[in-house]
Amino acid sequence: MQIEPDLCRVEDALGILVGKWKPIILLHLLNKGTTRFNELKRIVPGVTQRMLTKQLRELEDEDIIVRVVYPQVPPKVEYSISEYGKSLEPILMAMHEWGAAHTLHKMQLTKKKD
Amino acid sequence: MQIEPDLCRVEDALGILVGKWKPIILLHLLNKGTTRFNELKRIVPGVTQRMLTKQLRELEDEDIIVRVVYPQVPPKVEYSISEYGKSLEPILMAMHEWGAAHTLHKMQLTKKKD
DNA sequence: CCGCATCCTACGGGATACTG
DNA sequence: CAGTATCCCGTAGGATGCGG
Repeated sequence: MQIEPDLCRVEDALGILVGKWKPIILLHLLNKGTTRFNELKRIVPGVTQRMLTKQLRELEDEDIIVRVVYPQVPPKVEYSISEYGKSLEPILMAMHEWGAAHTLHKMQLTKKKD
Repeated sequence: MQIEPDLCRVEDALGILVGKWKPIILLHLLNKGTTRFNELKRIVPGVTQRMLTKQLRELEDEDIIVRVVYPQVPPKVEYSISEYGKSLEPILMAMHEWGAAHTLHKMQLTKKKD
């Protein structure tokens, strides 16, 4: 296994996932499917409209999510995971499992600092 | 599956992996085992001493890598993956596989922008 | 050989207000 | 409802130099 090509690939995936609200957005879209903007805003805890829009745009630019605008008043915009985006699920799951398995270890670490 | 607890866990893993040089450092230590500071510096392309030290310290603080100092002149410091750190391998591998599988997709995206 | 101290910059993230 | 437009701040990352 060569190092440098691997680095690039790992960083590509990382680059897409990194962003304060991206994991929760993706997790929600993966679990619950198509979601409207305001519903996402309610679900993502404490996010501002500006930030939510920004994160969604970035994911859309990467072709991870799909944005559908219904030309009506009041506006309606729906977001969903793209086929491409679905391929990220194993990574998200690997992280989820890791986090679940190591919650204990983390608690032990914080304990040391007392 | 609940959303919010999952978020935390995903972000914990993400938090550890994020850092400009962390993936390549971890990949190297996972593949090649124990490595001296200067060797890492040669291997990680374009990293400065300050940044390499910083990233290594952060990984050490998270208990992902182990730092061994040999009290001699000139100094010798060796870094290796901890047992805990090894548990990150599935995540790194998931990202690697994803990146490898989607190199094509990425090339098609850049093509669109022409 | 390994690392710290200092100083600097760019950018991710945020608060707030306005609009089709 | 679903966004932009401004202004602001902290911190990750970097350049450079000294020191045990």
